[in-house]
Amino acid sequence: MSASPYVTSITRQSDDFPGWYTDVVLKAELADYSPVRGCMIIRPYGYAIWESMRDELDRLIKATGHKNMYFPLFVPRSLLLKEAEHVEGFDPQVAWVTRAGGRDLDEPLAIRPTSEALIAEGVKDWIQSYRDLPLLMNLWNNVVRWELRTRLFLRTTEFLWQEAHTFHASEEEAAAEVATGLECYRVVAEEWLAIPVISGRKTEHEKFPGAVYTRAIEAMMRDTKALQAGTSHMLGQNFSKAAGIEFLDRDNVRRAPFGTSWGFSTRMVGATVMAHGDEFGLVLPPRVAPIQVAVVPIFRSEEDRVRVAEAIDRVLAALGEDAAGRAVRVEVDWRDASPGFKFNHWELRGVPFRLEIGPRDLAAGQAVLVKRTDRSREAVPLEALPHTLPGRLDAYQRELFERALAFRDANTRRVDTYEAFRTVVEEQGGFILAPWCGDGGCERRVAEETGATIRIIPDDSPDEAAACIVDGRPSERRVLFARAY
RNA sequence: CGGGGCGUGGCGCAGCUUGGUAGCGCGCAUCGUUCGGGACGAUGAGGUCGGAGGUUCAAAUCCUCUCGCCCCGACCA
Repeated sequence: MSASPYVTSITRQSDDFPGWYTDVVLKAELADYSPVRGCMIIRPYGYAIWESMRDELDRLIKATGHKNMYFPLFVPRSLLLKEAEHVEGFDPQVAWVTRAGGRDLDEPLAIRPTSEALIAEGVKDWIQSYRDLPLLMNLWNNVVRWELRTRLFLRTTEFLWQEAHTFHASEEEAAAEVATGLECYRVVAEEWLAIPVISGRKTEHEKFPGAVYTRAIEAMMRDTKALQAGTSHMLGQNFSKAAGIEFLDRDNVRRAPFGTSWGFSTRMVGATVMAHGDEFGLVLPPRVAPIQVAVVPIFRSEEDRVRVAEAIDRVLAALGEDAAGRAVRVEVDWRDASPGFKFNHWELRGVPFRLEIGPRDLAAGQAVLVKRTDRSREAVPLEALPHTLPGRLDAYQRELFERALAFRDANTRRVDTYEAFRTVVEEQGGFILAPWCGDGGCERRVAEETGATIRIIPDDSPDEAAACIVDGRPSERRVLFARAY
């Protein structure tokens, strides 16, 4: 396949997954490289996918009582230094502004890698009483983290995301909030991106710097590697105390509020590509697909062109809204190119359905509907299209999720010895559920020797007494190991 | 930071060993013929060969320095 004559040919997914990913992102026009190392230009098609998931997540966040607001891009050095573990964790990744206005600044300004420090300082005066709590804020912005190795969408120096920040009077309430955030992410991942996720807790080593604990959702890509798809942090009183935030509680005692923060980024565009894509390119879940149906008119004569156009117009008019009031996103491809070219064009871009309408179809009062995933073709009467398409899109959405779930299950294995563990990691990959004693040394040894890390301690992992695969000490439950992005 | 590779129209490359004033495919533009799985022909636009310095009558090509990118390693929430 390396000698394919077409410019839009892509690396085979089965030969070289990372090469395939880069090809798809570039050639499906999701994004492009930028003049700045490690940064990317998000193109309209890629941005539209981001907007779909962003809009849904924004609805969920607002529905759970949070309000959007904005904090500045710059964090004064002194603020970033206040929470010791936080600054230590982020230090190598922070970009600094040291000069502005033609002279060196008295105090360097960090370009936010995340906003916890700035927010804790900013809300200090807003929280005086337990009546001011909970304080539920959400920010849509960009952050910068200086990365050594970058990948389009998956790990870029600058990325777009949402960061929620909340403050609560009790630890219990904050813990519930951590769960609320994670649930928003699960809904977007599973119901919109059709990516099944496993929720759980990060190990001490993998948690957010400055957090008491971190919860996350973890997904499997089509190369069986893991990708962290969203994190939610219990900050406890760490940032509150560092910033000196206190409120007067019901019992007239001054207390530091409990904080949480949670984030979801443009990385999920990359996750969607890697969770569903195939040898022909992107496969998009209908709910976030910028175009759900690509119409390819087929004609030779001008007379046919007019007749096809009229038929398409009638279908489009009827498709505007179905009985449930849902519009179907349709693009009619009138470009002066051959039908075959257009077929490949829209398949590369992952459009769920293609609709071919030509003279033969008009004679039969039908159109040919082709499904992206298996390229199956079906003749559908023109008058049936408006009411059949929404249901087919819903079914397609469910099929993608079921397919991804089956793939994940087929690549998840239970292992009880280190020998078996190493064999599975090397020869099969995927998710591995294995006993772990909870010791950081064992965790580190596995990472160094196999490249697999503890992705998560799953919430639904049942109590199960066993021996840690590394040192044989008692393990209470299985944890999820995998090689990860 | 260590090892290796690469910078030539938008993209992918040849040319460099053996200096002689830049070429191919795709893409792009116009016109015509085409159109149910990546059409074809004709014409045309587009490049100070990553940058600086040097050798030479003459440098994409040889020499020196420099910048950038990719891969491997190291480092990583």
